Amino acid sequence: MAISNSNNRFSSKLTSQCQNCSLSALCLPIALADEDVNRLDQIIERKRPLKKGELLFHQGEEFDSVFAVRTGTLKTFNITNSGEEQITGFYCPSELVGLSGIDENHYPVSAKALETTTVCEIPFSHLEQLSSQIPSLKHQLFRLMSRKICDDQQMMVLLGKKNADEKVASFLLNLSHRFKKRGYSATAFRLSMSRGEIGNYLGLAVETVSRVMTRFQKNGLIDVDGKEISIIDMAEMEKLVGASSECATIEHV
Amino acid sequence: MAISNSNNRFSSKLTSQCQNCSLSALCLPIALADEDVNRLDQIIERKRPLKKGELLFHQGEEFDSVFAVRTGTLKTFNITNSGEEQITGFYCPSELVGLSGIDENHYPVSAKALETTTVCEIPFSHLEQLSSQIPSLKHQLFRLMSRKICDDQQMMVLLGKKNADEKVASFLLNLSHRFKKRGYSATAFRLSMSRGEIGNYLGLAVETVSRVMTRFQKNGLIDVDGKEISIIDMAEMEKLVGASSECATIEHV
DNA sequence: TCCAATTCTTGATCTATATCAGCAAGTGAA
DNA sequence: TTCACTTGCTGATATAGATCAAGAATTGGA
Repeated sequence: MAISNSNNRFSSKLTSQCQNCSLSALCLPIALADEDVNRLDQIIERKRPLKKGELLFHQGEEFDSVFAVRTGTLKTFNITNSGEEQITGFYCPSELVGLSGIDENHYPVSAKALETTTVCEIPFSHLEQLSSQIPSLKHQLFRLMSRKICDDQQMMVLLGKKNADEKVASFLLNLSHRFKKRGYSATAFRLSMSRGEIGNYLGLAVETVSRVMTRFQKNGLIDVDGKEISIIDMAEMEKLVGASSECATIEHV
Repeated sequence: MAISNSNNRFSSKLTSQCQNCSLSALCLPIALADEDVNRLDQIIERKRPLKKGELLFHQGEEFDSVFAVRTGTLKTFNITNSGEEQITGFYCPSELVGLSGIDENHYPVSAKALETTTVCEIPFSHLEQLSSQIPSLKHQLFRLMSRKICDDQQMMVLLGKKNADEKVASFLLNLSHRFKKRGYSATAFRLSMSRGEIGNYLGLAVETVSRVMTRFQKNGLIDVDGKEISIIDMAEMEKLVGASSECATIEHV
């Protein structure tokens, strides 16, 4: 509900932007009463688009909002003590960034646009207040945070137990699920992140990502054309990942 | 506030158990009004102790409560498709288990006692209701979940980027911080988990854990006597971990 | 449209850690 | 106390994936 496709927030005082937004069912997946949607809509700020490479917020900065991605993609990352970047997540439209900042009142990661990206800014203090008045909104917030915990733990399993093939297959299928959920093709999509960023995220060297993808292509599992990916043999890919148990098959959001 | 050291929940109608609990400041680290503590206290059920190896809940089971560890230790784990166990966390007294179940209304992991363990059961629906009436309680819940997200992401960094030495050092210092927080020694403590469980959690083979610890001992970093660990050279250990940036130095809870 | 800078791919080599194996030390049941 | 079983330690070897290197393909700015 925190997302709108229309750019002019003053286009109408009567119908909220959230209400018209094609992503609303995913963003905060709630059945809110119309009146409640409007109340939510009113606390949301639409920001100017971020250009590729721009930061939405940076590690250490004071926390005050969570953000729903409207279009484009973001990555979140830490700078480790040794100065390397460690990517902790990618965020597609309808997904919520910034929840990890609530605890310490500072963002523990930076968020950077991988391409031109628009977001809805949701000031957290307002959201929290509103959630007191709208129990179903509060419940959805708990659910979203719980899902994030669940997803991150799946990621821990991936990093701790899977080999390179399984990691790359999991990554591609995870993206596939997320695209499908938003009504896009589950079998053909464009990667907005570089091989290097994929490797960084999965705990692999760039070269390994490249080799695995090439091999997947040779074996007829996928088709790769630069950043364009087609999944050819979904069944085999799923077998590779292992029809994993928990957290509803690793679907983020 | 969800924890009490006293065993008899009917010892007094006037003073809540939570109020007398030495862990209360950590469990749900809140400054609740006395009256509110009592309201919270009333929804909490003290369960009979779990024996070593007993499950608190199991993967797939319907979610209805979160649990605060009062004494002892728990581990949470997935069974992966290939039948292996993947440990996703260890829980010490004052820490909250089960938050990942909120989203799907089923626990995505199992929780097992590593030793005799007592917990306070907090029915989530009650907690959620109560949180509507006590804003600071709601805020603390958001904070706790946010911290969990933060901690898990630190764990992702550990699994993705660190070598065996750094993993083991991080693990030991993390435990050290958690013991310290509860008023125990930060430099001498007992591991309640086996080497195998440590390795599983850190994405290492048992043998590697064993070898790293032996080497740490040889180099005068720690002293190991079975499950008893003393940290001798805290500075050097911290250097190994890298005075890591984010999430307030990886302290869980 | 061209050039410089990235990003990607592929091959050759190296290495950290897994795996295998055998023994020692605990632990618990009878 | 003994026996069976688990847990921990250490050495030898194997290997997945990292690292190094170099060329090809993209990308983006002027």
